[in-house]
Amino acid sequence: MKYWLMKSEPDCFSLEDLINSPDQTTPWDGVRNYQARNLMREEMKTGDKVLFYHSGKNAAVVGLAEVVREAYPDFTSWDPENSHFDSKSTPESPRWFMVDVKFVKQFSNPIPLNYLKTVEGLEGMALLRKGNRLSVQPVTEEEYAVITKLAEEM
DNA sequence: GCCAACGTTGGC
DNA sequence: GCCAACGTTGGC
Repeated sequence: MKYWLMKSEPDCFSLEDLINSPDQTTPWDGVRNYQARNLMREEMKTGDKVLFYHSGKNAAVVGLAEVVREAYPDFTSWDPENSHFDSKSTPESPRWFMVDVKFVKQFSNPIPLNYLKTVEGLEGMALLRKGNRLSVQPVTEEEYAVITKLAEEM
């Protein structure tokens, strides 16, 4: 069992959008970063736990999700109409992959990024490292435990 | 294979 | 809106 943090711009795809998705499940499409792709393709397994993070204004961990389908080709990558189209990716030779994630929980009080920075035990968290832009990040079991506990207390 | 230029992300 | 950090591209 592994733990992850997945970022999304709420204007693009928010936790509310996930809740309103069919079966409260969505393909995590549009990732066009090799490091993030490799994590999804090689590391993410069904049942892994996901912290759902909103970037931008009011950046915060807003809830929990779960991996329900392991990596498969991101079909938006060969759709010329799609904003994440990549001419080098084809159905025969897909370059980009995605997983499906399912809604688990919405925190009654999101945990803001600037609060996370003050929490003991999260000093080493990838999210808090300066300049980190990775949209799919590994989270340690300890970090996950600290954050989910915080969410219950807030 | 190096590196400058450029584009994007994302916090502030 | 600014800008630091980082990834990608392309000339050499």
